[in-house]
Amino acid sequence: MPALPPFDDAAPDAVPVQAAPSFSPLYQQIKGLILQSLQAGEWKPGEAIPSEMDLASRFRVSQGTVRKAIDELAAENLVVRRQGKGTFVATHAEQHVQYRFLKLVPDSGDRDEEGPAERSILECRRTRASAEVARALGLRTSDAVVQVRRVLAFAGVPTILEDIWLPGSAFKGLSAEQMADFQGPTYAMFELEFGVRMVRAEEKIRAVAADAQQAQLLRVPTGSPLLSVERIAFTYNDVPMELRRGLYRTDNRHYRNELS
Amino acid sequence: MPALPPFDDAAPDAVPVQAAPSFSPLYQQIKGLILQSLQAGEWKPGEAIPSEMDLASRFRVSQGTVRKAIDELAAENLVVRRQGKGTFVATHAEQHVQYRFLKLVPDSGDRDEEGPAERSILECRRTRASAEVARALGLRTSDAVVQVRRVLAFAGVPTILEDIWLPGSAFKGLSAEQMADFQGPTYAMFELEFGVRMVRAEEKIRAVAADAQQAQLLRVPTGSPLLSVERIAFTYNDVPMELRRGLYRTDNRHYRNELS
DNA sequence: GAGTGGTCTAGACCACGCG
DNA sequence: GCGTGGTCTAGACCACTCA
Repeated sequence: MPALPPFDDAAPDAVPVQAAPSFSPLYQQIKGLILQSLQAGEWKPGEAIPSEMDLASRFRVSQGTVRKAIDELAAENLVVRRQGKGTFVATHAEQHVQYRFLKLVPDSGDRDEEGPAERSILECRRTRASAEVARALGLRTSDAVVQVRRVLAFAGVPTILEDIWLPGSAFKGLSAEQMADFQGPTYAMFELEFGVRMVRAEEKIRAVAADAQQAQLLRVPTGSPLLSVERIAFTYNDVPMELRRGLYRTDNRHYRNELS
Repeated sequence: MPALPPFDDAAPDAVPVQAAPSFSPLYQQIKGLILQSLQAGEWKPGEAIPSEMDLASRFRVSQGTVRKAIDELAAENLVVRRQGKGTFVATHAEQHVQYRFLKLVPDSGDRDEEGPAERSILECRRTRASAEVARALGLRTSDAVVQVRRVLAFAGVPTILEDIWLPGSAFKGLSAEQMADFQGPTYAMFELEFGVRMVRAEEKIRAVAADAQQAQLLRVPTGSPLLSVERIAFTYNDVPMELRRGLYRTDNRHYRNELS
């Protein structure tokens, strides 16, 4: 049968398992190829990707091999399977878990049925990357960045004060109006307006004391303990695309984490 | 062939896919059976479980079905696969990732090569569960519990102040000496001495201000911001077996989390 | 009823660890 | 060289969705 042994790079004539220089299992190579298509935007967020059988014949491998590749993509939340319907490119919009990356929940009642957060954009301007921001985003110092400062409130209570830094090259034209008016998660807006899809993030969490300005914006006494959450969010290929520093009030909410 | 269709509960005579009252895929039933054996202590932490072929013939299913069951157990960290050697019951000891559940890392240098934490046991006594502790541990108010208070220091710097509550029934005879002298993670000691294996945990994280006593124990000024980490750890079947309240200094360390 | 993902099998071969 | 987990295939059937 035409199926390639895992080492074979030079497929005879069909769509080859190409450009896989180093050894890896076939399904990993297939996964890489699907990843390339995702990254290239061949299928948009929310759309279905080709069926397993389609991909199997496209890549000249068995369905089981494609399945294992997709299994891993699904485990990484890059793709969502729906039995009977197909496999879909994951998106921060329409994902029944809104706010996939926000782990701050009300103390009573895990679900957020209190409606979406109210956003106040305090600042949205183009500036130059500090050394620290440049390092986090993989830029050069004084490269262009967009900086946003905002407050999120729940039921009228200001709860989160955030500073966001984005690479200027990828977010040309981002405006305060866009940040304020878009319905749904900010990351969904980034997908729709800028084609930037956040796929993974790392957070560093600390306890800090509110300074005078922070305290005023969050309407707490100066010196109140706040949760400091520094997040770097990545697109495909572990390319950092956002640095975010959040200060969370945790008097009526907590950061919820699962360990296993 | 003898393989059972997924609905068939009444295996003819071999080791049956028994006691699987409601419908579920075969591999889920197999997973459940393996889980029962793990829970019953049929194989001890660190030991190898039977090979996939063994289990396949024991349960009268194909190797692939056993494989999928074990895949899920491995994904849940209940079991560790090692190619060429076998599949082993996960353990908190000898796990190259010491402190699997402790996410506090030094700001510079992710790895803990500073050696293990120095433990000071401040208190270790049997007492009665408060309403709150009882609720967290699924006990009745005033059931027996063991309470431990300790400080963990790194390189001489007191960093973590913890209160731990354990069900008295499962931890009879736990002593301050045991808590202090055991080499390795506390959870490894729980495995060895009490046969209790923590498998999963949930944490609620807040920023709080140190009160006078806490400040003294951690050698920080009163009112300093500290990270409050409340953890409930579970054994098999989501049975809660530990409540732990930690206060972390985050002046030179941070709580590291990965989102995806 | 056609199409999709989900389960299950049986058999082949590969990579690894160890005696 | 044997036994283990890891990969890959081919084909069958099941469960779900939707026209």
